[in-house]
Amino acid sequence: MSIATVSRVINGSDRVSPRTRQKVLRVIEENGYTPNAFARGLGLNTMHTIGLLCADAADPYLAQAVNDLERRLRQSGYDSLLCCTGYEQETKEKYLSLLLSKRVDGLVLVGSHFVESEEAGNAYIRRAAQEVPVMLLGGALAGQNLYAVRCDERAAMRGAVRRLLASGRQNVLYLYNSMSFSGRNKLAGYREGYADAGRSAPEGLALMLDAYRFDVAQVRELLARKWDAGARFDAVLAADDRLAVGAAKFAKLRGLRIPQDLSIIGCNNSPIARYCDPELTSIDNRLGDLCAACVDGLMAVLEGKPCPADAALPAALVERESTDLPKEE
Amino acid sequence: MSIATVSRVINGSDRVSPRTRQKVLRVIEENGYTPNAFARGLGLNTMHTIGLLCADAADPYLAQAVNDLERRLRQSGYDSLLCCTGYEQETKEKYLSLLLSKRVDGLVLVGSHFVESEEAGNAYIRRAAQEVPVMLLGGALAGQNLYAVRCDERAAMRGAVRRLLASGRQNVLYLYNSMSFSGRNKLAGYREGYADAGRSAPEGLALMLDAYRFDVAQVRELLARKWDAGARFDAVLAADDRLAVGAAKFAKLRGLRIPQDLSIIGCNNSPIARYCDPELTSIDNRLGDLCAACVDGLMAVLEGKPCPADAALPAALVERESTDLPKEE
DNA sequence: TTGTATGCGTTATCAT
DNA sequence: ATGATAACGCATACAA
Repeated sequence: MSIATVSRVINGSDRVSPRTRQKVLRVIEENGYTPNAFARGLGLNTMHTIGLLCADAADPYLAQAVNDLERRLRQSGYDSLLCCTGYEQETKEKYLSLLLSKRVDGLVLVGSHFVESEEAGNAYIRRAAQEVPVMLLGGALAGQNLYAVRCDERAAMRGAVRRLLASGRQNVLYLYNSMSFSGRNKLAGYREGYADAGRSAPEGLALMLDAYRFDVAQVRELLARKWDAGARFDAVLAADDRLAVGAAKFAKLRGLRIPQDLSIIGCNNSPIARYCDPELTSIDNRLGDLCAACVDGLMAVLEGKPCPADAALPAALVERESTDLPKEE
Repeated sequence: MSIATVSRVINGSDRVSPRTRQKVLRVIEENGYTPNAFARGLGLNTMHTIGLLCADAADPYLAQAVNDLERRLRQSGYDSLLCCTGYEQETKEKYLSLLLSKRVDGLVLVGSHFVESEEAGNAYIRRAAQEVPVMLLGGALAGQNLYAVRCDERAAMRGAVRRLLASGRQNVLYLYNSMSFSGRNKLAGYREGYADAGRSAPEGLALMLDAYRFDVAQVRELLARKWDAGARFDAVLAADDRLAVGAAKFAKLRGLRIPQDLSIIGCNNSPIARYCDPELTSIDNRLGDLCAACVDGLMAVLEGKPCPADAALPAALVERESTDLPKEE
């Protein structure tokens, strides 16, 4: 009963007789032996670990993604090394290298906050992709060993605006708080929706809230200020459900009825949409499907199989009480 | 320039001349050398990793804890291996051993769902504590190498009931969905609050929702059924903010005014309390402080310093629009 | 089928 | 201050 035989038993090699296998198994059981993961990692050059980077794991949307990813990865036999980077570029870069130095087998960048609009800001991601496969969940960046899984939020926003306008709404206010990859796309979609109707987006109705972790009260006040300054809008399209909640709070503050006086559409279809009163219509970016595609893709890459470089899934509009849209053809 | 010297430079040993140090540093820089974390782990028998177990990282409360813990641990030089176990005992046990086999330096059990009421169900935690220090965040279990950091929710619930009764409320309905350590304590606190007023908790007004991941609509319907069956209550105390949101939805459904006809108090003081309309009064269990104490305690244990076995912090009641309580002495 | 011996890349111990 | 060398515990190629 040598060390090699034990190793073979543990790794399920078939080059061991049933009798020896039983004997080894028994001894292992009796002594409660557990193989040393570090030694194993050293020899095999992997500990079956994936690095999960996300700006803020307390954000309800990102948290759901992290939860889903972790479960799927574990089912595929991988551990998840979590790293909450925050929104600062420097920190993101630092922590990315840190995870890399821990010899993870792959990286998932959760959320679109990692892809910058200027190419220079993405150099660190490309550098990482030289060492391990990098999956972008919600962002997109073309490059060797870089894979994107995302939702076509641009088309979703475009369609939402189109439907609001078709239902007779005149002025759709757009509310956002981030110019991440996803943020830029959504804003573009908003403008395209207006273009589809032969109009251009109304001046001054695209409002950016300058904070990642904001308070609903902030949003309410922002809209109230705008309203009191004379701006008029009969619909709010928000890049995030929490922003949409703020819009609902604003409506209540100024005595506007939802959806009669003000239609509201949020984005992410998070549980928050149901907590709000009235319940919010929201764009569902099908996070579960995205996570599944992300993990499947990563596993494919790790096994040397092909994986699409940029998978964009269509979104769906989940209609609730904050809109009254006519059926679409 | 031998391998040993390089190691010394990397680990900042002072037994290396400034000249050699510079030379080594330069070569490292030029070749982009990164020490192999596995080999290091094998030699030092640690990779500075803490296992984070939580039932559901998508739960807003747990997500906030995970986010906070990860950041603090990283600041202390530790990586976080996340594991979302779900609520089933068998899975929790399986994943706990899995993390242990990865040779983590310590474990944090996030949330009170890991401590069972029958002692037998906690054997796996004690077993784990024989290998590495185990911190319980939100639960409590006495034992060697076991440390608890939690909030005195029992006293908080008791105080909340007392204040509701003192304000003239007659029948406080208690809404919960878990008999975890925390759940049991909260329920006991509810009963004690009634006892303080010389009454016993009204029959049939402690309602358990039999689901971890529930829908606000479920809560609304549960209360509506109860109400329609003749049950009367003028206050709802909920073990979770989401349950409280359901109570608010119920009030709207049956035309009850908040707080005049129905006072509502939630628990966890999560962002959800602000999303709700009206904004919810909620018990703040000071999660940030708990996480800080948890990480500080764990670091202390790992450094061989003393750490309290059971730290219970007081909660605070954050009053918002869903209650109208008189000032307390 | 089983055992022996080597390598994985560090850190630490001991010489020099 | 620096270099040589032995662990660390596993997997694996090779020998038997």
